[in-house]
Amino acid sequence: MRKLSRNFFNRNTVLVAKELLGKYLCRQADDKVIRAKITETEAYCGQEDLACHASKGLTERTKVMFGPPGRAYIYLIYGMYHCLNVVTREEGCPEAVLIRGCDLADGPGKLCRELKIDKKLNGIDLCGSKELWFEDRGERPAKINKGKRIGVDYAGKWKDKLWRFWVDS
DNA sequence: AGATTGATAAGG
DNA sequence: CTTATCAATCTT
Repeated sequence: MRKLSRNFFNRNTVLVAKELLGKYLCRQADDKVIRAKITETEAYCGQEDLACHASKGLTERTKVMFGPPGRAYIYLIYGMYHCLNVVTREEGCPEAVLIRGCDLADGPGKLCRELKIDKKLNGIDLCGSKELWFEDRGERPAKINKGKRIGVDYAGKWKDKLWRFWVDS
């Protein structure tokens, strides 16, 4: 069992998205620790990627993505669901991996509800927090599937990028 | 297929 | 200030 450190996230975003599969997302809340195995991720790569929120530039909402790697980018979507992302690459390079699903819940909204994740955790350091972190428990997925990202039809030529990854359940 | 829901970014 | 849009989900 090994906690994922900052240098794990300070790398190519698509690579990090793939390697996060099979890792565990750990959440401490209400004196209990929840461990969820990650089964689905998506990569969002910088200002050029029109599907990435950071394509609009540095704003109040996206500034976490411009910060150092290993931090949590959490936001509210459709007024009711939270989505959890991990910032990758060095400071100033706005890229992130969306955690889309785990063994306890499928879908980013349900995942955050299950793990009690909301905007209060936006921007926290996942490498130094006792509330939310990642663990490598030595498990490696046998097979990684890849496909187009979901819900990004507005993103022009970027919508067909094969930047969604998942493992069979 | 339709309803839900509120933060966010952009425009006046 | 107003308005359109949205990395989703549940119900029909």
